[in-house]
Amino acid sequence: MSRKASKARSITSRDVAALAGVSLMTVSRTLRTPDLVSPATRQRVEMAARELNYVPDLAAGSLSSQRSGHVAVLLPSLRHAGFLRTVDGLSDTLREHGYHLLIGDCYYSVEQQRELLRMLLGRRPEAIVLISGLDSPAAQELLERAAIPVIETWHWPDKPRNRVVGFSQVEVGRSMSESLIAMGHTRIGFLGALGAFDPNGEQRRQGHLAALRNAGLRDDIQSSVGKAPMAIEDGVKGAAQLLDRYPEMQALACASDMTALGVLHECRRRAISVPDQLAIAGFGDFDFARYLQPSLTSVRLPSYRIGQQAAELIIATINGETPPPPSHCNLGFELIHRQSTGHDEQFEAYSSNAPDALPTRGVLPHDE
Amino acid sequence: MSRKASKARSITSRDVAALAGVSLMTVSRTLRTPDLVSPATRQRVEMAARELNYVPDLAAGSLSSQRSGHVAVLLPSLRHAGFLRTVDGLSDTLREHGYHLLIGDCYYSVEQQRELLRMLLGRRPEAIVLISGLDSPAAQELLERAAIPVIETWHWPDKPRNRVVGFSQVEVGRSMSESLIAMGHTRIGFLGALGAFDPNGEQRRQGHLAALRNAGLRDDIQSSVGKAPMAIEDGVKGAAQLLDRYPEMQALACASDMTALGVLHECRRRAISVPDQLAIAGFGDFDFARYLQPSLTSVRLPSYRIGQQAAELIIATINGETPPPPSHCNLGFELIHRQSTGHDEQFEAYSSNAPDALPTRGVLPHDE
DNA sequence: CTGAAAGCGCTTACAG
DNA sequence: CTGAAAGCGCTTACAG
Repeated sequence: MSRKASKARSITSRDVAALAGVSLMTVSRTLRTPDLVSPATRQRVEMAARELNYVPDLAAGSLSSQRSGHVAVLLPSLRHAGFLRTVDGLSDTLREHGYHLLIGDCYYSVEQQRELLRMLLGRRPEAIVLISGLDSPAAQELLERAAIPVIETWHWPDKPRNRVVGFSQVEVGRSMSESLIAMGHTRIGFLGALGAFDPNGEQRRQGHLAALRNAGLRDDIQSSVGKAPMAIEDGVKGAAQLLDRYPEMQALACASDMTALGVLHECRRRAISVPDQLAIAGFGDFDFARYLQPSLTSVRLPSYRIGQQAAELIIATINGETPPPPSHCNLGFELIHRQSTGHDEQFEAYSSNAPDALPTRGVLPHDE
Repeated sequence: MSRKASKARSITSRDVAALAGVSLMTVSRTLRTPDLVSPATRQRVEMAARELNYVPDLAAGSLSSQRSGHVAVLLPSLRHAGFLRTVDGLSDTLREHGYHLLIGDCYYSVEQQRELLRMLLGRRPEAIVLISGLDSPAAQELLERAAIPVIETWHWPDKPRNRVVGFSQVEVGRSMSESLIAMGHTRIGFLGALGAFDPNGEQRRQGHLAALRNAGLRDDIQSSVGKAPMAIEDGVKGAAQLLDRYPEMQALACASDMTALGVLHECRRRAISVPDQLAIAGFGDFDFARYLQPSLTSVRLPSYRIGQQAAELIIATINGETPPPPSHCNLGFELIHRQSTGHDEQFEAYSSNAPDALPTRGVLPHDE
């Protein structure tokens, strides 16, 4: 039974077949496996397709072949330079292999995450990448039923349920604070959102606290402001609170470069000299970090590499390659010391150990 | 003929129907138009669906209904805070109406744009949003054949071929430079990438030149560096060139806040005082602009609103609403004067006229 | 090297 | 309120 053509019907393979004077499946074959078609036929089909500006319906193709040709990524926020770089890495690498990336931005919301996951699963992705893990059991269950490869990134779980390509947020927090301790600071604060307001930041805070306790230092200098993604204004507010309450504070580890910028601003307003009176460290090594005054000490992350490597792992898994690459890959991170912690112009880099980093790429190359 | 089940087959509506003891289309009906199903049946189907964690195959649904349920956006780069906000606006608004957004990141490449467009068209979007227009005739032709609504954004073409929701880049350039002229500057430069290296920036440069010529001022102080998206380092390099070559320069309009930050950095390095020796203006009003030292004069754009309004226009068009909302909508922009042009702490806002802005939302609200 | 048939998982009229 | 049939635009074996 024929449907009402509600609008200009698009060109189908049938139209191309008619124009080229061949059957429907010869068109399909020409487009997918041109080598199995005689040169003459191929040329006629290709001309017809070009003539009609034929664009195959990918949904129909997926349905028929039972291969959607795409991979989904679920992330807390697109407004986060680091996550965006991971998306770039994924997208670039997947494209090389003929896959497309579906992007699901959860806006840091657990409900959004579950709903988005359902939606993405409705498109039958062949694999899914999680930036920072899954927060709800319902989402976890959905994923298990989907029975597709899952790659977790941007963290380093103790007991991973899926493949992981990431780094340890706890280690980042610990390393940075250990390094502040090594500079001789004893009264070190942390500024960030607590717990569920910034799950990754919370882990860094735990690492920070561990470092302090390990060194026998006080660990009460904390301010909880805002929620991820952290804004500059959160840094301004948090700094005001901390400076009022703990005037003895010597150094401050911030949950992100954004908050750190807010802290710098508040220090300037109060005429507190950085780093002399207060040393400041951020996280993420944003573009602007080294151009601030003073330039900002931060943590550089393998954001692009994470995406790239996750994509490679996916491709290898889909292709059933044996032996598959290691399923758990710790790419590490780098501490970049700059003026805000007293390292004038001279960059001192400290790298965490990244045992699984692919040797061919060298250890912790700059992520650009 | 049955296919080999290559992997764990996913749950289909047939499985749900079997479990609920109803026919296939009753499942479909329950999910789509629950009101047309008896409460008892509905409940059984819903339970069965939940029990099996049924996630409908959206590709199959689209194919069958001939409505993909998504809208595509083609943009020059996701690494651009403003474009990202437009994506947010689109995504939020479309989601409210049950549509999903397909994101196509062209990486500022014409070839990528054409290829991406083909790919996106293969998913049969019901409308397409262009951030900054289409660069190749081939792409334009593809789009015309697709016969779907097209909305152009982030610019203001003289002779629009499609609907437009945007603002005039030329006017931005003109306004900023007119405002620098009004401050008494006579030797004003422009720093940005030329021509195709940054099509939008090029338009602002044209506006800048028009303002200078209009005032009878010299227009030779220019530096062409980098390509979009502009990096801080481009600003550093461009500033070095300009300062060497035109030591008499009094003010500099930059293609973006990123370049402006680079210029600030170079000025600091050379001990050139801003704004006393050189006034600096950026573009985009990035988060960090007001927190720099000196705070940066910039141009605030209705980025989120553009996305929101484009989405509303799309929904109205798809629903065939009459009268449709105006198809050409100029949302204007705001100049934000800060310390880098000598407006200490006091914000002076100059708005372009935005005749088509929806009155209900007030004129040029802050884009947050 | 090419084509007729069956099918992917849904939805849309149309009957009942 | 519910179901049998046809079809969306492709691809996949299988014949020839």
